[in-house]
Amino acid sequence: MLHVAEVARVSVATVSALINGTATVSPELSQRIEQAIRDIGYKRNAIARSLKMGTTRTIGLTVPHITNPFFTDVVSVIQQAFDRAGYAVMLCCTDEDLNTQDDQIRLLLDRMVDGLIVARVGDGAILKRIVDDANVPVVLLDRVCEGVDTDTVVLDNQRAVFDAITYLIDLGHRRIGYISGSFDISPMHDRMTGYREALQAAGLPIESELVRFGNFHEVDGYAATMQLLSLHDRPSAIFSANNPMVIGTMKAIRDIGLSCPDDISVACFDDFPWSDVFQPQLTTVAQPVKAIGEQAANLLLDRLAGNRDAPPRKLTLKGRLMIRNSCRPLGAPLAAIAQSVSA
Amino acid sequence: MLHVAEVARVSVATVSALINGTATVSPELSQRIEQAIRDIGYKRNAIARSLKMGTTRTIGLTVPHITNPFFTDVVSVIQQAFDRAGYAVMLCCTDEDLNTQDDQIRLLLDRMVDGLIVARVGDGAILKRIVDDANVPVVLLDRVCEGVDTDTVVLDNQRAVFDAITYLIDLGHRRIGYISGSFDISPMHDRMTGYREALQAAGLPIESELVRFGNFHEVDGYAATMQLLSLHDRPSAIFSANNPMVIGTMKAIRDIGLSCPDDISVACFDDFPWSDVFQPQLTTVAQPVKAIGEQAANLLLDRLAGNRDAPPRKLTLKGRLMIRNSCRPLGAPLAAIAQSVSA
DNA sequence: AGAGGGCGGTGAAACGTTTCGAAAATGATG
DNA sequence: CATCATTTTCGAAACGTTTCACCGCCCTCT
Repeated sequence: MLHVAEVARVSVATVSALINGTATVSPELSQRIEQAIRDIGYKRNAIARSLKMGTTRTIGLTVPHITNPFFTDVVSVIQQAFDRAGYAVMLCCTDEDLNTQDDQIRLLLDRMVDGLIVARVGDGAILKRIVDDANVPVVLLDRVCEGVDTDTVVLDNQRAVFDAITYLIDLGHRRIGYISGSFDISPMHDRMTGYREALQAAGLPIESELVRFGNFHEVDGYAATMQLLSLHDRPSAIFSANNPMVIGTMKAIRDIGLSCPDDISVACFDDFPWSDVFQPQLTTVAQPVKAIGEQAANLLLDRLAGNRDAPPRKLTLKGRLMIRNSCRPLGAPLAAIAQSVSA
Repeated sequence: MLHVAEVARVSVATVSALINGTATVSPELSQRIEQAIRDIGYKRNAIARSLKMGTTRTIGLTVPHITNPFFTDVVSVIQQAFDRAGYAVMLCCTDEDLNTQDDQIRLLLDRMVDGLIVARVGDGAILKRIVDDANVPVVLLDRVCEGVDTDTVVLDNQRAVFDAITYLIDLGHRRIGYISGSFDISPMHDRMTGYREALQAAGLPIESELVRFGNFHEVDGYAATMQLLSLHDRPSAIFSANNPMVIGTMKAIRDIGLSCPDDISVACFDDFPWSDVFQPQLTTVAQPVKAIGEQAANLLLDRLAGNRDAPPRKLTLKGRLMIRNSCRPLGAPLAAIAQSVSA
């Protein structure tokens, strides 16, 4: 910029004024400056600008796993929204690890991100402290966080699982296995509540042997399913509370020599683009990923636009049960399944 | 930092020296400074540091689509590698759009990223110019780029498709449909070459009616497949050159009332984690995503570590044909398929 | 003609670091 | 005890912007 100013024979202040349009500069000087900028190939240094302005036009986004299609989709939408608004996005994957998450958030704050979208993991206390210190707006994604009073976008997990389990019960299932993720994040808690309440509403007992926990990965779903299937009185249906784990469930069913839905029905949380084309077509709870991402982005963009001290807003979106053919009516003849599902 | 210096009754230079370990500072002062840092809760401002040092410890990563599982996996690996090395990653999705890509790369360079990993789209000329100006190391991912002479990690696409098509031919297929992505990126070019060469090697004609183009998305695969299936002499097998498009292929097959592999065989590029558990189990060309991501990260980290003027390195990795049950031997009885695939 | 008001332009301070040369303190040596 | 060498500390100048107070200038109005 100094160089441009010299070539155009003006002061740096004038160059800055022209570039930012913060003051009117005469046609002659404007032309000289623009020419100089072209000649030199000058590009404004965003770092210096950030230092002076105290804003980086960059936000931080942390998710547990980027390979989980749910987060992939949400990240994609968020990325697009901020792209449109002229922001860059720094992406971090915490791998469901608390320390990693803290490190990454600190890293982001050191770099003066203007805002943060966090699908938090673990206890919220540390997150709260980190975020209170740095004075940046934070939007919580997918997971609420006790004690951190800030904008939040979540699903009505309890209701969604309630509906799914009720559907299984209506099909005649009485022993329904449930595979949960670790319990320290709110969705897993709420989903479990939905499971229990659906059973209770139907007057069915809650049997702890039918509930297994895993750490969100395929292998965990595999192990949990193996345990469920080796019970003396094995469940007739399994619900997996997360999306990568259901792959493990299907593998376990295959490896043990059973077939879905003939021998065992399966449903799960989170929808896949390919769910309705490969067999069995999984019955799933679809999250409105587009809306979730857009709402999260909007909440943060609104704060960034200056609306700092509005009270925290919490958006709860609804899931949708996508009924396909991976769950069969219990007791009904097998042929009935094909009929009950219309392509 | 000024504040810390005041509280500890030393100069900022000393504080800086202690923090960075660039000079020895006496035990007493060290202790006073550390105490002050703790009391104040001081965190070094990475932006100011970047401005002075000319390095941000941040890299830019642009991919066409984050929802494509191949890129998702690669991004994940790259992210982890740079995380370990203490770098932040700015992620951009170009959506296969040339202008978007250019804007984003400029955005990244303005922000003084230390390096760039790019799965480029479109013509390389603009990319080359942008990158030559800014003097940052660039690694090309997945796609080579004529005229841009820099580190590159790609797959041997030609060979991979050659093997896959040859496999189909060996099964007895003679009319093999091929669905390509847009031709302006190298992998699509090379994959097509693999297709042609496999046909030629088998003495089969190359019929242009069997080749369709799409823009990488599911809908494109759907449309292309519809066209292929409505040919008067329809192909007995279809190969899809990219991963989201094969979903469209399967949907088209379903909607038209056919079945895979009974009526038509399908194979595609890129593997899915669920490929071997849902039916039909897709025969795919698996890319070594982990190796690709790691190699790209290593190449860039090596440059960042100072190895600037080593000649450009080009790494070509091998794909692996994952034979499952979505392709059936032509003419053989259907029952043979199940046997030929061992779980 | 003098006063007041816009407008266009500028110099210099600030943002929070790092770094370099110099100054101060310490220790060793004759 | 003076001198020199070595270690520790510090002041101040950068890095590339933005911004604010100020300064001319020209125009318009009494």
